[in-house]
Amino acid sequence: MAPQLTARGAATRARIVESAAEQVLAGGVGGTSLDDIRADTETSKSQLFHYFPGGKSELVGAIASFQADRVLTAQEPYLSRLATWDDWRGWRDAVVAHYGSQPHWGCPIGALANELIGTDPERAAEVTAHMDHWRGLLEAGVTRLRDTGELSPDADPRALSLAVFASLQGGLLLTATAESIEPLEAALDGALAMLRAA
Amino acid sequence: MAPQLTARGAATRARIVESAAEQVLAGGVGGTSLDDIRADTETSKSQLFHYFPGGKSELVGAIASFQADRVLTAQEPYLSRLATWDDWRGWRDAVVAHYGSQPHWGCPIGALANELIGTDPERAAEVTAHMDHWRGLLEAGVTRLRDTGELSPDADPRALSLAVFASLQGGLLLTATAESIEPLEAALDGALAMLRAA
DNA sequence: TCGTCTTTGGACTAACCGGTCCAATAGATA
DNA sequence: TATCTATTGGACCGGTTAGTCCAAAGACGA
Repeated sequence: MAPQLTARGAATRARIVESAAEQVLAGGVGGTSLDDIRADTETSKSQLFHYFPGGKSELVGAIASFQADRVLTAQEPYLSRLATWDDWRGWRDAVVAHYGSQPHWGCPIGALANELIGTDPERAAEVTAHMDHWRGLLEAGVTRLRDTGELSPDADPRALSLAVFASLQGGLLLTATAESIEPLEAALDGALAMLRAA
Repeated sequence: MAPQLTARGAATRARIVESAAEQVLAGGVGGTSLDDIRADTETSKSQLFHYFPGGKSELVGAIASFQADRVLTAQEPYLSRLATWDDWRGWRDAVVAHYGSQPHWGCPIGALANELIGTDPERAAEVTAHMDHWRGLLEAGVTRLRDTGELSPDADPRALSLAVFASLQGGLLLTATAESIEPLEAALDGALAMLRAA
């Protein structure tokens, strides 16, 4: 699909994705034009289509992968472990710290998925897959908790992970509307309390 | 701002808002053009600007009010009461029933707020106010629960209402990405479990 | 019936946007 | 050096969009 890249080409491509990711996070897909991206990255129109032959939609897909990677990395090493209550606590703190330090509020993945559903369903499915992968890691953690006896044996890891992930995404949405980290903290504290009660 | 309306005018205006609300829910603000709305309501461009002199942004504001009203109404009589666990259970069921019966997934208010933050901050603040009103009703319910001794005296109604509301909004977001009611049910069950644990 | 205000129709515009295309340049390889 | 490919610049285009404008039609009270 994409042509073979030299080191310079890869750098340009990365520069485009990174800048575009930031702009899209701030203004949404609809609020960010290719010309905005072109201006901010000091590239030309032909470069955009050289590196992303599929146009804006393909670029958005690349942004999603980039952001998914960044967000998941920020939750490590806790996210992959999540075997003890301490791990969960550490995870909560890592999430709060990460999103609190970002230049813009909200979740780069969740907001993207939300917007794309209505305008680019195929790309939305791709973003949704990233979200489901993320939730899957939480489900693995819940399962570990159950298998070590911290949770009732008849706890439902899938349902619980959905609930935790919903709290996270909802907290991030409210974080964006309220321009404050408070809702995310309250949401995650609530999610952990729910887990402990299970 | 808006001219004086006769009965016919009010009916036309309502028709525009209702149809536009549905289209925006399905395709987002960016995915819905004034021409789409004009076509679906069999009106003319001048009518759109006659009833919404502020243009698309003002129409979006009217849509938000319309949807807020519809969504809050669907949660009655539970939402205004929320004094016993039965009320909360009834509320949960009413929410699930309402969103499960809608022609499109997701929350008409949350998704709107999410999109507007990046493109129309002033209008986003208006939508956020609707959300905060909604959350305030939940907070009142939590307070009632605490005052009747169902909750620990040192429970924090604001934090708990934020957590419940985040679960709700996150559940609705996942409902839209997964095209299934399951995440909303899991999220609300989790939120109620969290409340009981408090 | 007359006059006024509301309602409606639809042509028009200016800006924007995603995408195409062609030509020039830089860099790697042989 | 010669050549092939990757990279870059930027003009250009067709379609779409929000918004404007003017005039006609309808409603209703005096």
